[in-house]
Amino acid sequence: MAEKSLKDGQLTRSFFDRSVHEVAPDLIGATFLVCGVGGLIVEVEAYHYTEPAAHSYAGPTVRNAVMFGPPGHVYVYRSYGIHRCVNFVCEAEGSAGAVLIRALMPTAGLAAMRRRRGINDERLLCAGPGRLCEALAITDAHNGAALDKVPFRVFARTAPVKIVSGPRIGISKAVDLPWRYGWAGSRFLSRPFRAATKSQRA
DNA sequence: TGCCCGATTAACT
DNA sequence: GTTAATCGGGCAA
Repeated sequence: MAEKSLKDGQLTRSFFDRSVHEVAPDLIGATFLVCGVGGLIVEVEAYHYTEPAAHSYAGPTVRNAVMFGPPGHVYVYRSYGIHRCVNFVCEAEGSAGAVLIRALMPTAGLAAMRRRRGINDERLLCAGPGRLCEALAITDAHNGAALDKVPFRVFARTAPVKIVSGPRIGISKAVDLPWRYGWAGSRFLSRPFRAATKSQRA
């Protein structure tokens, strides 16, 4: 990871000014905090405007405008009219790429997350994009905010991590692209990755 | 304008 | 295994 993409361990804009395919795996093991509440990123998915599963595929709209803006900002959207999902915008302005944050290992502000989620099970606090946003109190008001400014803090991982990849979840287009990345063996994943040692299905 | 669908989740049978 | 909750975008009319 380039030195200049860090400041006091926090990721700066240049970290996100790269392809989603470089940024996505580099985010596994990074720390994501909102008002000091959050944890280690264990699962993400990459989306790019050249591919039909991305919100930006059909061009800019009011909802996805942030994806077409500068990198290092958050794109928050409403899913199924109910939940919210948070993405980190990547690449050069106008390229409309983003990394969906799908799951965290909770490390900070456990009490606040349990209160917001209404459950005690640590494993389920942030295991899914909608659950994660509820636990971290991410709302539509955060859409377009910069990741290097309050209330956000993102720190680079401090130790090597074993990363696995596979098909993205919950989409019907471009289902074969292996653009989902995860922390191998983590119990905080929204869903397990298929074991690489098992026999592959044709 | 109306209809269908979706980067989801929780509560069902 | 199935389904409801709930709303913006895309497309047909």
